[in-house]
Amino acid sequence: MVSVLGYALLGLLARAPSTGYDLARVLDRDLSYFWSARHSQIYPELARLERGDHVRHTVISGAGPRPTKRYEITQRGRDALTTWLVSEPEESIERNPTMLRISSLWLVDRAAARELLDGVRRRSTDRLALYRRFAAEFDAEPEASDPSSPAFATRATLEAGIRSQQARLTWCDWLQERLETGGA
Amino acid sequence: MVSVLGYALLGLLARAPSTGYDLARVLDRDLSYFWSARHSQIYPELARLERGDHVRHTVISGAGPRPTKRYEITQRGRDALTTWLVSEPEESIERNPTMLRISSLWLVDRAAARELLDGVRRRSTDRLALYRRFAAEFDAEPEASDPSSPAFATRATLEAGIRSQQARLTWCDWLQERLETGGA
DNA sequence: AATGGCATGTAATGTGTTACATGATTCG
DNA sequence: CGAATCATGTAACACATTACATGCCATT
Repeated sequence: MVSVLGYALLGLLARAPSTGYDLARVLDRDLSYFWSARHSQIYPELARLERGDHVRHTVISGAGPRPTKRYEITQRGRDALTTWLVSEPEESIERNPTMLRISSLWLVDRAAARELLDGVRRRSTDRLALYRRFAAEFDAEPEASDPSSPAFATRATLEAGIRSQQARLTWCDWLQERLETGGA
Repeated sequence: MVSVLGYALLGLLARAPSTGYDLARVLDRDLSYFWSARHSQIYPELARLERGDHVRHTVISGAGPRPTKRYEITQRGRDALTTWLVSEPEESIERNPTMLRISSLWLVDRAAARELLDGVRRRSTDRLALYRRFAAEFDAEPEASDPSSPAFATRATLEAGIRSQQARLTWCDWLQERLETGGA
């Protein structure tokens, strides 16, 4: 049995063999927009995956007091990953602290509500700009339009991020309008 | 120190006094679209909130082997909640298994990709319909347009859900198009 | 009288974060 | 030679889910 984190690691290893350190870097930077993990979680998970014959490692030369391990995905790992891709989705447990705040918006006065909303808008604007910069980089490269290229998949997740932030921004406008004109 | 779950409970108790059982029901049904918790997490959290003087309980008559407790928010709890509302947001750790799958979409053939995408679209469509039904109910009631009413805040979170699902659906179309016309 | 919902709690386990620990290599 | 980065691991703690445990009350 492979955990969701396990599939995240397999997905990255399907793109390129990596050290645990590499994976931690990617999961804490690039991929962090829809999944994240610290190295303290990654190293044990790699060991588990190796016990299940989903990955294997070879020791390479490198820094550090311990041997540096280069992990690669096995055929069994690749099979497990592609099976999972089209399997029934785990019901995603949404945990959205922003919406949790909004659900108590009725408690505060108009000024505080506007302040909260401005914060949401600001962060959404920044995030959107970031995604757009990334997307522009991908669009400059031809692989991004080849469905069998990793760049294609990354570009697709970026597009989802862009559209999601755009939707949130128009929602901010909608709510602002309703706050200003609202009764009482 | 109050946890995010603590604020979720305070937010519900600010709307109406409830038993832990009530809160569990709401958190597992209505509120589950942006937060969730089981009763095994809620009962200890209520005890913690009571130790911090954020809620208090009175024993009421009811079913069960143990005394039934009706919790209500205290002034201190209300203050903590409204302070949190406009405080710096915790950087939300996104965990989106769907996008994680999409990021490995390049591994599978066009048929499997289409299948995955159809699943995403189907679930999004269902969710959108559900949100719209809820929203229509709120729109029939006048309190939903009063910013100081709980219904206003709930209606706002519903709108965010609606727009987010709409954005995901147009993203599905975008990706489908790209998959069909894509190179290689 | 049986079933289902109300109602509260604990235990065990799984998942994720923070902190502790170590030291080699590379670049300035 | 000093600082930053590479690199791997464990320990302690926090947060969350599943399973265990109990038994009253209302409806059929």
